[in-house]
Amino acid sequence: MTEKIMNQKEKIIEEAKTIFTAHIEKHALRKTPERFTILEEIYQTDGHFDAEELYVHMKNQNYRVSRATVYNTLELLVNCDLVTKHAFGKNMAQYEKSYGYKQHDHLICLDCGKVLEFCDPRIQQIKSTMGDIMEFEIKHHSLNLYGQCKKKDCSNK
Amino acid sequence: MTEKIMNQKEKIIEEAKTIFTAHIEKHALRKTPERFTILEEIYQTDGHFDAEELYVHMKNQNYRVSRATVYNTLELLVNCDLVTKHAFGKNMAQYEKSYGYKQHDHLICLDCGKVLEFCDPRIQQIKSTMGDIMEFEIKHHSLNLYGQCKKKDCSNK
DNA sequence: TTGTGTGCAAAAGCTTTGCATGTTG
DNA sequence: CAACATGCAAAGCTTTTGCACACAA
Repeated sequence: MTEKIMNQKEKIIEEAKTIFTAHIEKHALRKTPERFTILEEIYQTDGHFDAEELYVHMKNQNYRVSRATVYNTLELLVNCDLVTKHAFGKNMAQYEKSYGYKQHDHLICLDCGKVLEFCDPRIQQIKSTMGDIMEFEIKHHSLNLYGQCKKKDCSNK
Repeated sequence: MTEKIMNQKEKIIEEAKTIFTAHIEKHALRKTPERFTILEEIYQTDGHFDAEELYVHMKNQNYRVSRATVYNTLELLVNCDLVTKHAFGKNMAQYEKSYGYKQHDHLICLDCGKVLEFCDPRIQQIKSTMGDIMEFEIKHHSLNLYGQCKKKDCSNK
């Protein structure tokens, strides 16, 4: 069972690497070990993270990387849609892997800052309608709902 | 005609001041001239702006204000829903007045960075549905569509 | 008068850049 | 071997904070 999940994750990682390689070749960039290591780190982990967390996480595993390379690589990964960049709060961008993961939006708790995910097909309809009306080719979107959890077990910071 | 528009704008400003005054009194804050001057500046102007633009704009008119007060006051205005805070790009928060102005979302051009506004009632339905399902009391939302203008007059940066 | 709010400048926090070195193609 | 990528640290930018003074209440 766990084995199957691992295999599934490994498979996703391999496919992500293929996509990344294609992007690198298409743009005549270099296949450096750092870039692929960072991609792997991101896809080994679940959930949202920021650049500093990724940097520290890699440092803790004794990888030799710099913040500059982390930021550089994150931008490349965002460009080829392997990673999504969010701005839930005001400062500090948050990222998450996006290949092999269903489309979703976010619900942010105003009390504890927790980020939940949800899906609603109507967002696709809005994108389609607005793209037509405004004569835009919509590439992506960002929908965040902010509110307070009604359950009493919310940490309420 | 212009006169009527001016009167309309003046009326909105007066109402906004009333709301701000109520908020200040409720929270036992002080009615400083700076706070009301900033509110007025914001409501005299249309469109989106960032903190620095507002600061420079006020400096150019020889108002004696500091960045600290601009940020402080913007936060107060966001708290009483007179101003909305956005994060269209990665850095630098953008603001816009929100009283007396219809609810709307944003369409951002990936080529020139222009921000357009649109309305779609389905977003209200999504908020309502998701609030129920996730047991959240949704306070507000942020929906941004990112895309490229199909018209050829787009500045395309 | 009493303490909150302000201006100013310095500090803080996230991200980018410059430079010398290392490595890919 | 030529150009691009990296590591490191310094710089850049937006936002926050500390301090002394000003001024609402």
